[in-house]
Amino acid sequence: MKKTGQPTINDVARIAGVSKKTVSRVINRSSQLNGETRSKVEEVIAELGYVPNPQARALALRRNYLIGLVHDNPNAQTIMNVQRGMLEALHDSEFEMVVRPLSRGSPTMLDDLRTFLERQRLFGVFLMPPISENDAIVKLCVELGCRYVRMCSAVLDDDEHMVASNDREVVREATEYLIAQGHQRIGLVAGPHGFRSAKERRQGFEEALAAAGIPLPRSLIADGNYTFESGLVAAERLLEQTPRPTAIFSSSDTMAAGVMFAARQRGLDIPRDLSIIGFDDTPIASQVWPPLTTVRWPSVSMGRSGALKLIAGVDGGEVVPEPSMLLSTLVRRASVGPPSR
Amino acid sequence: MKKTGQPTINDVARIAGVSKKTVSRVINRSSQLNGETRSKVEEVIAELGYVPNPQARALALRRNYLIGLVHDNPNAQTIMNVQRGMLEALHDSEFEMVVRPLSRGSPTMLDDLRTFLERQRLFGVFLMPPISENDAIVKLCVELGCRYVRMCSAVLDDDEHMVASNDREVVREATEYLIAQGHQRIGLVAGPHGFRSAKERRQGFEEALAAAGIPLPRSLIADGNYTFESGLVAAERLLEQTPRPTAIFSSSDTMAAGVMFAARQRGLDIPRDLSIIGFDDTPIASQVWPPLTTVRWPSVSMGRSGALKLIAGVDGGEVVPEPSMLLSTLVRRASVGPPSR
DNA sequence: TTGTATGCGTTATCAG
DNA sequence: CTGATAACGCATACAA
Repeated sequence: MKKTGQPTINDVARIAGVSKKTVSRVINRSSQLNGETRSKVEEVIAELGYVPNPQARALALRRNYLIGLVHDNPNAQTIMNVQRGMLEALHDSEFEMVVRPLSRGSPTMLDDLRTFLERQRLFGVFLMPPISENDAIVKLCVELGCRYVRMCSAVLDDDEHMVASNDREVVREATEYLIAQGHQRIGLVAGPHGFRSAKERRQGFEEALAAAGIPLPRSLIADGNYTFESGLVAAERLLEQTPRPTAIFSSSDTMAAGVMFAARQRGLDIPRDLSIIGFDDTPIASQVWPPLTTVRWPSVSMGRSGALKLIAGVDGGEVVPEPSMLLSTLVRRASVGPPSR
Repeated sequence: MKKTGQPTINDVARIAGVSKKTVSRVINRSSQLNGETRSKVEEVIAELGYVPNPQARALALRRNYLIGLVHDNPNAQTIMNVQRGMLEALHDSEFEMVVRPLSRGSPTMLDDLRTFLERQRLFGVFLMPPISENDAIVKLCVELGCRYVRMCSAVLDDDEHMVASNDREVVREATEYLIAQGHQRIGLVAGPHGFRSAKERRQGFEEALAAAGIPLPRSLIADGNYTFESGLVAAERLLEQTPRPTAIFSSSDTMAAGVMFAARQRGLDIPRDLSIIGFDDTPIASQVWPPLTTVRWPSVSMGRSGALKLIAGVDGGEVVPEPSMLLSTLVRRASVGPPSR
């Protein structure tokens, strides 16, 4: 007698006239099965609308059908994008997504994650930067037998464990665009220390200037931490110099918004007095005035691709390899123009 | 012999020299327990670092220690805020958060949710608007024995099942502020039909104008759907009129950004030519130029409070009642001034 | 107050 | 290829 509305594997077995194990084999696509038996069972399964109980499965397999999104990311919009991509990928699967914020400042971070992974027995985790750059965390995943995919701004792992973007190249391209417009004094608002993305973007910036033979005094580089306020402060430092930079590349859109804010406060017109390029293409980029020229970072695709990597080959289905390198592109809007001086 | 590193209830029972059931009673804070036995067991539990296995528990209880965040919300930032609040509340608990987007347009929405709830056996769900306003969904939760809390812009349920904000009142206050500045032609960018928030905010707006004896021609109300583009289009409709409105209340910040954009395109200065008030206090509000006067919607607190309601009294702990009504407040920044004409 | 037997729905083992 | 039986780890009746 069933108490819940759900049919169980026993119901299927009974009605199909086979054992539980046989039903289990059908579900898990065991290769050693009589075709006739299989189709009979499949028929009953379809008829009953039977679906295996995730809780029981989790207990028996010691592994949950849950994909974790682990992050300690300053950018809410990026988290949402990744989340959306992952959810798209997981939508037609038997997996659910659980979100787990971590604070990389905390000394208990690693223990927190260990406890989480050990207890929840996650099937896999998607690691967002900068956590994805932490080798101790990756090691922990390996130790606990938890699949993982790292989201990163450079090649940090093999294809199976990574979705990366070409930050350095695209920033070089963006900077070249600025140079092509005639800019010679170009400032950089860099990302926070310890973030690989910050490093890559900075290197792309430096490479472009070096290739064009444009000097880059230390005074034209201001540190930020991807927040609006940090962009504002950095821009103030950059803009109080004489001569002023005629263009600024900001390593994130949010900071670029801060740069625009600072420029306005000084009565500077964009792009006449100052050209600006950001990075991310978050909604704010197209919603500020003037619309911000920026780099479109494929965060949604990275989430989707990463989640697909995580669950690849679970259902015995064939594994279609997901791309490990997603390309960013320069989006030209209105915040860049030739220098007026 | 243990295969995994985790100690089980059997280990605790064996070492403490009691039965599994006794350990189970200690864990679940059964009142009928010898104090001595209890402390002995608790000692062993602490020593072993034992924590009950969620998967086994889920199977036995037919209920998972998972809290769902169910949404179909156009505003990514609000989702993040709610998520953050919920995560804060769940942080010290044994619950995890799983995110589940739904598309209210889809005919299978209800079935999707049913399947999700039946299969995952969620402990409870937090329903974001506009899904939270759907009675069929609430009914489904009740039917499936899944706790729920609705996030809403008006009193839609009893305290136990709701976290609400006082949208109407605060919008009335915001509009009065506009009136106090001397504005007489005030436009409204309304939210989408079918959203209770849109209705409440509109009513607050209308009440303030009516109380001040200011007429509100239909032409001063433009429909939006909470997106930037819709705000832009709505503002164009409003601003092409003669005489132009000298102020606009926008039912969301994102739309307000669209209004600002439209104003700029027409060469209008804010707030000299046009005053604007938004709603939400999303990051963009303080990052645009000029900073947007807006209503601070306590979305983080609503998420936190809602999650706490959901897990209230689980551990046998005393239930500290969470507030069901969170107040929004007007944040005065630079996008409002007296009319220049 | 405590213990024993049994169920929860699956998968794994090892026979047949 | 298939099936009986034993895990998986915890909770609930029902005894003691």
